[in-house]
Amino acid sequence: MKPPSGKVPKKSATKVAYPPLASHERELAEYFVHMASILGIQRSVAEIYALLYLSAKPIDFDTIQGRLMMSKGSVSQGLRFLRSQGMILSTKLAGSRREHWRPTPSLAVSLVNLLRSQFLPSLEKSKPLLQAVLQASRSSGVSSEVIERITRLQQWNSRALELSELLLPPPKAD
Amino acid sequence: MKPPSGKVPKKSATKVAYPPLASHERELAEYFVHMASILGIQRSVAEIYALLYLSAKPIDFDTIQGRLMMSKGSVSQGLRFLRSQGMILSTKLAGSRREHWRPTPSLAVSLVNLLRSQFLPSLEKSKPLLQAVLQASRSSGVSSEVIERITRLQQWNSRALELSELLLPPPKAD
DNA sequence: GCCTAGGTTCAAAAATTATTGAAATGTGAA
DNA sequence: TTCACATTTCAATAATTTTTGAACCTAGGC
Repeated sequence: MKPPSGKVPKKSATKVAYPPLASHERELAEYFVHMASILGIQRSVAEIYALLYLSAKPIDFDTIQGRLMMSKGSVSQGLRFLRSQGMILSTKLAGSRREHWRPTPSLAVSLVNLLRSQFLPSLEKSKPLLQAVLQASRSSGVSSEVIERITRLQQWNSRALELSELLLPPPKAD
Repeated sequence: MKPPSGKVPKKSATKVAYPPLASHERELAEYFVHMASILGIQRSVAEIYALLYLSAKPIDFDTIQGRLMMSKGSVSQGLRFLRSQGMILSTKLAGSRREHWRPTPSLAVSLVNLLRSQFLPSLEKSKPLLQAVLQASRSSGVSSEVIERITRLQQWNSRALELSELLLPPPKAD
């Protein structure tokens, strides 16, 4: 469970035993997994983020893989996603090209990025689609009540789009 | 495409041909499917709702099944879900126990119900979980920076919970 | 009180989505 | 320039989710 006393040897044999998750780590991972699943974000991604979130020090690729017992492919994909959402940052320690990852300081910004990237594309794609549906409905003698329903839908979509765009320009800082 | 002029025969042969979806119906279905998938709601449910949404008249079980070319099981489950979310209402026409379905008048209420039912349980489940994580972290010498992160997370969770509960008591009417 | 139209259930099959890991890539230290 | 380390890629596989449909209920018309 504990690393050997003193310094952890840097160049030990190829197989290093990584400590399994502590209970608080497992539980926080469950929390993130749970929340993430609502937004359609996969388990492995949430687990990686949880691990970084609970670590005072940035963590490298192999440690993530080892502690989460996850394939290289999943770690790579997971880090890519988190990076693309601006949710993690890397530092390169001197004299090695290995990257070390930590969560970006502002959870708020991360969340907004996440929400935006999940919803905005749908809202945007829908704008012309709804327009077309309305058009088609008008020309094909659909009852006025239904026309009204579609119009209401369109209004909702527009409003949601406006709201998203209001949150859009991420001020880059916390 | 069109029903035979005059009244539709009520007791025709067991196999009735239902008209396939018109293009505006297919497109609106795509819209709902798209939005629903963000919230983890399944395709068949979204398709049923779209069909009802575009119909001036309430629609019965068999017509839904026929027009969407969907199994009985899926129609039954889909209607159950929509019912449970208060998103559809039924009317029973006199002299038949067949139910006819239409969307509830307020899309707004439906959406709020939907969001609430997706998010609230997670937020509630998380409250004690986060508390426990914090507890465990405190007692197991985790760095103060990480403790702070967890605390921030807890605050977010609480705020989200409050916000949800603010929207909670559904006033039943529009 | 029957009996069947109208609908539900749920185990199995199909479809979809996530994960794995061996091979490919490309990069920075020596 | 070289080459081994660090990471990415992606086809194959595993896991999960959704759909199907035949068997099963059951309320209500007769």
